[in-house]
Amino acid sequence: MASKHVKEMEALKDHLGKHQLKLTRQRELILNAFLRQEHITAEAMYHQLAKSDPHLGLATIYRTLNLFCDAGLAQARHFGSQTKYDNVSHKGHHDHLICTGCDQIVEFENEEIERLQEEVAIRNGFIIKTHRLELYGLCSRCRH
Amino acid sequence: MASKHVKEMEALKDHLGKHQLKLTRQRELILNAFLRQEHITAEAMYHQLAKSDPHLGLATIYRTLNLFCDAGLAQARHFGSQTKYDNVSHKGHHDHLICTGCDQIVEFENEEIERLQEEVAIRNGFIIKTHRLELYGLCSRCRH
DNA sequence: TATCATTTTGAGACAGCTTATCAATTTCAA
DNA sequence: TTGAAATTGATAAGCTGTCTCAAAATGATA
Repeated sequence: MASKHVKEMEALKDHLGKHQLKLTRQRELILNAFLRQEHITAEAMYHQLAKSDPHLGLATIYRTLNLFCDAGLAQARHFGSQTKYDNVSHKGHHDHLICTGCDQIVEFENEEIERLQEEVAIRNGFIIKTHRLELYGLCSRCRH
Repeated sequence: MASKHVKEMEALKDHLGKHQLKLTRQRELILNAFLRQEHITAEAMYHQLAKSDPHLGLATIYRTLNLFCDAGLAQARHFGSQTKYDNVSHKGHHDHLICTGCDQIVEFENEEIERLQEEVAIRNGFIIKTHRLELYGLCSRCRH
C-alpha cells in the first residue's frame, strides 16, 4: 500500500512545509498517480482517477499539477491547446523533436548537449535544476 | 513604399498560386508587419496594426498567420496559453537561462549546442526550423 | 474593361482548456 | 480539542483561437 515514491513524497512535503501549504489526501493521491506516468494531461488524470475517486474535482487536479511544477516534480509543456505535465523524475530528462506537420513527437537524449548546457550555466554563475529543449521542424514524411 | 521582403513575398505568392488562394491587401499588409518581427502573437499584431488599419479583424490575423505557417514563412510555437508565430527568416536564436529564484533571464548563444541539435535532427530524419532551449535554475545571488 | 464564380473578410458567436470564486470541509499547530 | 488558515468541489468566468455567414474583393475569362 505504501508508495514507492518516497523521495518525491519527501520533496513535496519539503515544498509544502516551506510555503505554509498542507498535505491533503488529494495531493497524496494525485502525486502517486502522477508518478506512475511519464507525462499526462490534467483531463486524462481526471478520468483516470474518477474510477477510484469520483468526486475528485478537475480544478483540484489542475491546482495540484501546478503545485507539482512549483515543487519541481513536474514540468508543464504546452501542446496545441493542451498542457501536458511531464514527470521530471522519470528516467532523467528527455528532450523533444516536434514535427510541426503531423504533431509527431520524438524523444531523445544527448549527453553532449547536456554537458554543454551545464558549461553555459557555470559560465553564467547558474546552477541548473531542469531544462527544456524542443526542436521544431518537419519529419521525413512531412517534408514531402 | 515597396517592401524589402521580396523573397518572402515571392514565397507567399508561390504558395497562394499552388493552392488557389488569392493575394489580398490584408495578406500583404500582415506579411510586411510580420517580417519586421522576430516573433509575435496574433493579439499583439492585431493591436499593432489597429493603429493604421482599425478594421482589420483578429480572425483575419489568425487566419493569415496560419497561412504563413502553411507557406513555410512562419512557425507557430505554444508558449504558456498563447501562440507565438516565429519569423522563420530571422536567424539569430537566443536561448535562455532562467533563474527560478528572482526570475532573471540571461540570453545566450552556443554554436556547439546548435550544431549538436542539428545532428540529432538529422539522425531522426528531421529538418529543424526553430528551437527552444530554456535552462531553469538558480543564479549566483539566489543560491544563498 | 466588364463579368462573375470563387475566395476572403470582418464581426461576432462559439468552443476548448484553464483559472477564479466561494461556501463547506479539512488540516495541523497550539 | 480547538480554531485559524488552507483546501476542496462545483461551477462560473476568462482567455485563445476557430467557425459562421453575409458582404466585399479578387482574378480568370471574355
